[in-house]
Amino acid sequence: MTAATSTSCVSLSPLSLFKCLAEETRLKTLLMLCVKDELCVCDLTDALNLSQPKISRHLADLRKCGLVVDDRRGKWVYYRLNPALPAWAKEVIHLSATNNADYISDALNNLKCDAGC
Amino acid sequence: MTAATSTSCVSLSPLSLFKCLAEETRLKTLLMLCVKDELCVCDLTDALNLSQPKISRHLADLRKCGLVVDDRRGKWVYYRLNPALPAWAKEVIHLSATNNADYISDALNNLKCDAGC
DNA sequence: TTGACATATACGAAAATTCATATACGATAC
DNA sequence: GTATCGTATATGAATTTTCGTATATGTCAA
Repeated sequence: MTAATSTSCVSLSPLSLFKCLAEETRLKTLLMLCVKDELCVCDLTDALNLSQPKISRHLADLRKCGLVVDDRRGKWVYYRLNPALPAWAKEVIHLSATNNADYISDALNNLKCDAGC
Repeated sequence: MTAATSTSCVSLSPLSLFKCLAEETRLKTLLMLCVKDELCVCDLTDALNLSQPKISRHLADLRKCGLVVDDRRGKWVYYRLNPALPAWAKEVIHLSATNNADYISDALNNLKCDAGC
């Protein structure tokens, strides 16, 4: 068991997971976090070219379901996939990201390079 | 490459897949088909205790997205997972079924035993 | 052909989701 | 303190999804 998968303790119904994944902004956000590890709100507004309240609202949805965790550092709030997700949920997200690289490639290209490129 | 995974030729966006999985009736139907291989409409109305038009409407959605295929035999129409689904999509469905057995256990128990129990 | 049965679709109403806009909150700089 | 910047939330409107009901289609048996 690796450190990255050691703390799976969030309860998550399959229906909740898939409802979160069933909207373009949330899906792209999750797939990007799967690739980029950590992104702040302004990274996402740039990458997806969407309004700040729209991004924020969807991030709140993801937070409420336990899919992501936030970390405020100064004025910025950074988001990442919740490491405590059940393994099967992580696998679902990872499979989707790996096998649909073109679905998020434009967004990834729009990231400013200080976002960990 | 096994026979079961040999013909992956359906195009399926991750968003379409997750929209299909984001509703209870469709999700349970897909997870049951992952376990049971083949079920007819009346099996599903019994198992999920839902009206026939409701089941039929959701099956039509799944058909339109290419997630399931139908096979009429006499008066009955049998549904199964589309064997031509991309491998990653099959894995997503399979992972979800395997790791959430309790989510469909009641429905499976409601199946009449001539449905392949 | 008629009737019975299994399944599919049409239609409008109800419910849920999403959105733009305005505004509130939290942190830093001055 | 005040101003500014990054982020969060509230509100009501617009859109999308879901549903119950009625009805249509397809198959078989008599």
